[in-house]
Formats: sequence, structure tokens, C-alpha cells
Amino acid sequence: MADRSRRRSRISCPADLDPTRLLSARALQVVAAARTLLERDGWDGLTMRALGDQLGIKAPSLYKHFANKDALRAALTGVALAESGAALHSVISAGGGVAELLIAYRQQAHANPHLYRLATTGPLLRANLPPGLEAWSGTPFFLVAEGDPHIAQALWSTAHGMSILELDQRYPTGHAPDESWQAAADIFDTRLGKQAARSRIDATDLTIVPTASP
Amino acid sequence: MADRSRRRSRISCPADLDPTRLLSARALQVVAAARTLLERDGWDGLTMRALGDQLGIKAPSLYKHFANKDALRAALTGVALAESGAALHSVISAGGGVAELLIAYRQQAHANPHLYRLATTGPLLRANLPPGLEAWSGTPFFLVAEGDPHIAQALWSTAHGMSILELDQRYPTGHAPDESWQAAADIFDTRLGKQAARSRIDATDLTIVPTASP
DNA sequence: TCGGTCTGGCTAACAGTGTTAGCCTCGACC
DNA sequence: GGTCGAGGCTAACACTGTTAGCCAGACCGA
Repeated sequence: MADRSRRRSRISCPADLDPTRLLSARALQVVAAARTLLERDGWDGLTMRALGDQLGIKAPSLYKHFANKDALRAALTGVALAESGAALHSVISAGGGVAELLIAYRQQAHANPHLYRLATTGPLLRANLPPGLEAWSGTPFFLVAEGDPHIAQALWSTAHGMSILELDQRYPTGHAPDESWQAAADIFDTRLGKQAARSRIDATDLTIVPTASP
Repeated sequence: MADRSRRRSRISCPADLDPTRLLSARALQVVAAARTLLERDGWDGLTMRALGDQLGIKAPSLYKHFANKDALRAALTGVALAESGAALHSVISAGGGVAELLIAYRQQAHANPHLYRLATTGPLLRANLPPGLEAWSGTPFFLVAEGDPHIAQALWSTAHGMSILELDQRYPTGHAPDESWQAAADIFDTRLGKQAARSRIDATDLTIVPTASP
């Protein structure tokens, strides 16, 4: 941990969990365009006709690649889980603790706000996801909790709650969320027997992670 | 705290924060019907035409009472904040701590799942809410955190994260959320210097709180 | 080279959504 | 009695996801 550089070996999703594995080349283009539009206009702004326009195609043609809009949503959700999972696994394999895990989680949410919202809001469309992907993307929380699944779930819930409330601007103005993230990290670190958190959480961390492009 | 009975004086929303204060009698009926439909069919199932049917009215007539569907949503959100806030304030005024607060919060979410989702998901329509209601409904978290706003926000985020993930069935099957709630309560109680939580959290608590009927 | 099949595009159309415009009727009030 | 607003109505619009049916071209085996 002597090296302060943020460079670390990127872990990526195991091949058999890759949500894009069964998609045709054209379907991949659809997902990429959908992601761009989603991040620009939100899920409601992402209409089938707008998506068709983006691809130089009419809306009904999209149904040659995805059964319906929910299937497209499931694909996007899969991408989000894979990317987020990869980022979190990288943290753990680099020896990171609670604070580093929270930082990475928060980064992921901020780098793709609409995608994060889409992937975490409402019921999960498990039928259209590679089995195991959901669990894999969440295991870093269980690893950092040193085997206690309930602490893991509480920590995960905290990370999600803070992320989504922050994205939706639910925090009353005046209290910077940075210190709230820090407080959360400290609280869980204390419980896990560590000597306070070793990493400071600050907003500058939030802008440096580019989204992996397909 | 010698009395184990759950009866306590119900605190209600201050009159000037009452979200229904400015609504006409007919508008109140609309909100009530909307709430029934919302809890039955969800927000997407709550169409203006369905709501009209429920009231023996055609959809366009609803616009005599609410400018648009978002205004109706704001009214429902206000009701949710007022009820949730009342429940949480009651806990505090009865001397409750972190565990009791989490129990009450969870109860509120479970008793009105769709309403909870509606009120907490996406950006808050602050323009259509009584100013101060949002803050009032959240103050119990700040009270229980003994003046530390960042612990308060972390606790609030945890409560929301666990509630919404539970409602959306995001927890991997196998680990009962009850113990995760308990773990969260313990962790924050420890941080606040208490001797572990005094209340046990269990699922039987979740069914006993009826929704206040209008 | 012919014929078949699959891929991926197209147009037309449908039901359902929120919403607006314009009309009408009833009751209260001066 | 005349005025006016509250609150209902119908017709219609733009937009949504989605389906049916058609068609051009690529590929492939006989």
C-alpha cells in the first residue's frame, strides 16, 4: 500500500457471466447506443423511436434484436452489474477495505448516474440475466465483511442508500455528503475491528473514473 | 421503558406542514382514491382513466383538481412524508433509540410499499410540498444521532437502502433481512456509545401498524 | 445457377398514455 | 333574474410500446 497511485490491475467480469456474451454484433451496437441515450435523457427519454433514430433505423426494427424494452433494460442492467462488480473486485484484490470499497461504489454510481438508477431501482429482471452475475457483483461486500453476511448486507444497503439519495439530490442542502460517506466508512470499520478508516473520502475521487467503453 | 406495550402517544404532523391543508374536499377524495389504487396497482397502474373510474368520473375532470399527474404525485409524497415523520417522531418522544427508529421506519415502508417507493424514488418535487415538511420528517434521525449530522445521514441512508432493497426483493434469498437490520442497529448503536441495542428486530413487528386512514 | 431460408430492414396500424380545448349544467350570490 | 365559478363532459392530439405483414439481400446446398 506504499504506492499512492490509483493504478491497479483491473479485474473484469468472468467470461461465463458476461452479460453481452450471447448478443450479436448488431445487438451490441443497440446496447451501446441505448446506453448513450440513457445517460443523456434518462430511461423515460430513451424511447424506442429515439433509439432507432440514433442507429439510423426505425423503431420496429429494434424488435429484431430485443424482444421488448424490458429485455433491453435487462441487458443494460447486466452491463452495469458487470462493470460495478469489476470495479469492486479490483478494490478487494488490491487489499482495499471498507473505505476504498465505498469510494469505488460511489464512483461507479456517479460516473453513470442513469445507468446506476436503472440497474438498482425496481425489481431485478433476473430471468434475463446470466445466473451468478448478480451474486458475483455483490461478493466484494461479503469479502470485506469478513464472513458476516449481515454486516455485508447492511454495508451494501448503506452504500446504495447513500448513492441513490445523493444522485436524486435528496440530501438537504448544507451538509456535504462527503463527510457522511466518511462517517459511514468509519462506523463500519470500527465494527470490523479496524483502526478507523485509512482512506479519506472526498469529491475529487468522483470524477476520475471513466466508463469502460465497449 | 418498563412498559412493554407498544401503545404510545401518536404525534402528528404540525398543522402548517400538513400536505393536505390547502386541498379542497373533492381533491382529498381524489388523493384517497389515488392512494388506494397506487397501493393496489403501483404507480404505472395508477392511470388517470383508472383513477377517474374509481371516482365515477372521466379522466379529464381530474385536471380540475390537480394540474397534472406530477401534482398528484407530490400530494401523495406529502402524505407519505407526514405519516412517516409522525411515526418516527413518536418513537423519539417515547425515548426510543436507533433500533426503535429503524423498526418504525421499516414498518412504515412495509405498510405502504408502493407509497414508500413513490415518495423516496427519483427527485423530490419540492415545489409542490409544504416547505419544512421534508426537513421535519427527517429530524428524528438527527435527534437520535445526538447532533452529528453525518451519522444522522448515514443512518437515514442505511434505513432507506435496506427498506428499498427489501421492498424490491433485491436481497439474495437465504439470508433473512431481519438479522441485517439488527446488525445495522447494533453498528450505529455502538458508534453512538450505547451498550448494544435494547430492542430485538423481528418480522412480527412489521404487520401491526395499520395505515392511518383519511 | 436455381431455389430456399434467414437476417434485418420497412410501413401501417393498434391500444393505451397524459393532456388540452371547448362546451354545458348546476348552484351560490348580489 | 343575471352572473359566475365549480366541476363535470366529449373529442381530440401527440406520443408511447408493440405487432403484423411485406420485402430486399446474403448465404448456402443441390
